[in-house]
Amino acid sequence: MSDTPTGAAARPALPPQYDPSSVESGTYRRWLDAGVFTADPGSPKAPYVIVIPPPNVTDVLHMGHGLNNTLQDILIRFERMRGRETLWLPGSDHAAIATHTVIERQLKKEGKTRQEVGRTAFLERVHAYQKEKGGIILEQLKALGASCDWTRTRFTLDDEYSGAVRHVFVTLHQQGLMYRGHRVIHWCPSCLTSLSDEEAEFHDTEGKLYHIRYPRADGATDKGGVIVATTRPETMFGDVAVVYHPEDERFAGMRGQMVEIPLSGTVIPVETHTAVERGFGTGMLKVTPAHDPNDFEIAKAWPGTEPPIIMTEDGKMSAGDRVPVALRGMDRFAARKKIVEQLEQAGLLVKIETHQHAVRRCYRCDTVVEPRLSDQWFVKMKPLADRALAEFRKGRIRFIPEHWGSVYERWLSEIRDWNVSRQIWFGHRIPAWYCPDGHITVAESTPPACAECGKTVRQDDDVLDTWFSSGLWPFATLGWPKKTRDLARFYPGHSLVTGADIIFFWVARMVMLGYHFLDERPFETVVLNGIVRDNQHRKMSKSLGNGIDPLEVIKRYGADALRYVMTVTAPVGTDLALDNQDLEVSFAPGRNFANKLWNAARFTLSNFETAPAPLSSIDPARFELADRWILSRCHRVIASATEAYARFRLNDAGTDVYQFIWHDLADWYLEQAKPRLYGTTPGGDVARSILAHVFSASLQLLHPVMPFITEELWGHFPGASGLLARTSWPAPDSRLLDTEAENRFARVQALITAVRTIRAEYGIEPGKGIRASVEPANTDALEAFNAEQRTIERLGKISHLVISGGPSNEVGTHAVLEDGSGVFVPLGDAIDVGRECARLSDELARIEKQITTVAATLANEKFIGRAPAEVIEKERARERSAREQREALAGKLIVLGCG
RNA sequence: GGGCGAAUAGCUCAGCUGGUUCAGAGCGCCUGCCUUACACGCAGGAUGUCGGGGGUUCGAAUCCCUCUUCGCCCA
Repeated sequence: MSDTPTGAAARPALPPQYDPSSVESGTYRRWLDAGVFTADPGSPKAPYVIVIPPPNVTDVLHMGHGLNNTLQDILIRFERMRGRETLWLPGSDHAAIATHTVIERQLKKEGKTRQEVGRTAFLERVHAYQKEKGGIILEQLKALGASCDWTRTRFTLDDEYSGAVRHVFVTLHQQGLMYRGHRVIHWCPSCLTSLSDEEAEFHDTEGKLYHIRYPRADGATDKGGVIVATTRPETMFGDVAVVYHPEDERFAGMRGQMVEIPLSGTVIPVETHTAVERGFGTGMLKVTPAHDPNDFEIAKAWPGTEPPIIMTEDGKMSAGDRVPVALRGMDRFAARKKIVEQLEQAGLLVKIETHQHAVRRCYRCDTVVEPRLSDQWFVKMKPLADRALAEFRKGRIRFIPEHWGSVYERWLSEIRDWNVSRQIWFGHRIPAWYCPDGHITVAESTPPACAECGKTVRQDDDVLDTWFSSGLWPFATLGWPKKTRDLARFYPGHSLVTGADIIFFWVARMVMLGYHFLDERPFETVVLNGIVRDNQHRKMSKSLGNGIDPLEVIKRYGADALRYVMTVTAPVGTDLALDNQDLEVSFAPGRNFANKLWNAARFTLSNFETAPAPLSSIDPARFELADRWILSRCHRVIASATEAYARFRLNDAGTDVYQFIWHDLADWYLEQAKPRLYGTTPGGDVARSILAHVFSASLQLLHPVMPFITEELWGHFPGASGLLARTSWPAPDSRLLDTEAENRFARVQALITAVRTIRAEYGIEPGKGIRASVEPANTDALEAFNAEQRTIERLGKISHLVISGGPSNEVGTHAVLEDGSGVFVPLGDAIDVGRECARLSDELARIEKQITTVAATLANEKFIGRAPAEVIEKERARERSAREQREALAGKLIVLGCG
């Protein structure tokens, strides 16, 4: 602001409507240029760190990201203003399987396979694709206002990060926690890779239970043999035995008999095993060790031959001896159908039952997973999980909402080893090398030769589960395993904001690895954001096409509007439903609020010529009732909003500030202050100082939720220096809390509202001044009305308000305020006395009822005996107020001459 | 089969430690207003078996039990 004698010229007037698009990118640029988001490891401030859940590098921003990142940004901006050295570390994830699938699909269109193209060429294509598509989402986050430290952006395939991944693998191997296991894993015949337990999701399915007769192999009788029940008859060619429970009387003595696998002629023994569940099916179980993890365990009882695998990797019946020629090469489900037909023809199909069971499907492509025996790398999880569990139970990790902690706890309690091998090419290649003699060399860099025998080695073809590398995110992004300054300063972190669906995949693993490698938690609070749904409560998804494009919303309504709506619509952790058909329904409230704030500021600023004097320089004796009231309200909101932010109750924080700005500041205080601002009454300097104070706090309190508009307005306030994003969070000043002023001003508001209601009810022309009188119930009311008489007259459009006038014999309408103060508006002939009497009688009846209830409560000895004194006092006050209202109403009925 | 969550106004949701913020907010709806910051606005108004039932308590939307419906997770 220029201090030229002429004054005015300085600032361009604000336009009457807030236009986010003309503000946002420039404001974001100013933050970047000033380095507001860049964390300084040399800062003496206590750090506050959030690592972003890295989106897939090829992703585009959707509403889920919008919500997730809005919440993170609110926390970061809040803590930054509260004086912490904040680091919000951004980055992206290479999403191995997802990207792999895309490239393979491209190749398929060109009529090629990745094997034809070769590993090197394939990876070149992947990297080209990621370069083309990659990083867009991080750019999009800027439109949202995300205050990430872009100087520290990381990618899980960066050289340094990859080094950390190898280091973890090697270290775990040295510690005996990473091993090569031979067992049945989940295999996706479509993605052609193994999956972890978490990636093979259960889906309840109505299947069939086939009861199949396995005839006796000695050919003694046609009817002999055993009946097994299975949901997957196509696996029977991989059977190595049938088993029953040793104590199952039904099959007593059958052990040792030989039976024949139908359609194949393979002969297998009847065995016993205590793992058999007698109540399931027929009690006789077929054992297919290579295609069922439980069967694999059972088959360990009779070691020796390698279990037969009877399917190809892509889910077709294999060409092995055990599979009948007619079925070889047939898809597993087609084969199932065919087998059932053939069994029926052979008279070996006893019956088919419908059967509800949970079928595992690939979480990426939804293909039914095929259990398959193979060699994979596993992480031994128990030791890692124990620590993560113990620390959680000590309260070192907490969840918001709290109940998600039990999900974390249960998963860790039932932890199983983690298959981290993926049979794809894109990702972190497993740092293990094999020599022709079968020795394994595990090393961080390519070994020249086998560590044991010196022969040439060949690296494992597989890559690591992407989640394995994500698990290192909180520390690998800070340079670990190097002892960097960032690592020393910014680990451990503080909050993690993510979806509950990846508590196992990601959150728990970060905790385990964080404790294991750094002996400290990666974060203390896990904030779970809800799911964004459409107006039919369906999850927004690409496949349903019911998504809302956040960038479209930002374009039309502004980033602040988007953020506000997502913050305030539901508490953290609750799903939020947004109308995807009509963006106006969902986002207009945010835009409208921004515009309201804009205009309140515009009006205020138009009344500032120079920076108002600081509030502290104003003699409190010059404060009007409304001044004391708004200051008190303001400092109450500072306290409540601060607490709400700190407790992650962001919806409460947003609502509190909204209510204050719109309904206290704009609706009442600005209206009250207008005469002073216009100079028609003295005290303009006081009102301006108060407005500057209150606005400053409002913009600060709202900034975490609506950063753009608040920053923009901040820059327009004279005297404001620097960026709002960098200011210190306002502190509540208890000396400004003024309960008396709040109570008194509430009486003033009640009186104005009562007069307005009368005007509306009697259809009095909006511009027409009326006379009114008020009979204060007590001295507090009297003083309040006296103090704000001009306000009451102006806002109630009363030409003259008589306070404590004697009884009037005019015809008019009466009202009684909650404190018992009586209001009278003379209306002459406009009034229908009968109707008026009825209205007041109804009111009186309502009050009488209230009195009865309260009196009964107060007469209850148990209540008096047991309720706390303050509650009793509240009830007494309620009774007093009701009696005062009754008295006033009764008086009015008499005045009106009601029967 | 086990566990978790939800059910409050037409819609989306608050209501935290049981008690005047207890029945709320926003949207929508009705009435009247372009009142000189804002019609993206102002003023006023209507709307509820707090899912059903039982219990604890002086007092329950809130705590306990139970049932119903919906959703999620785990096996």
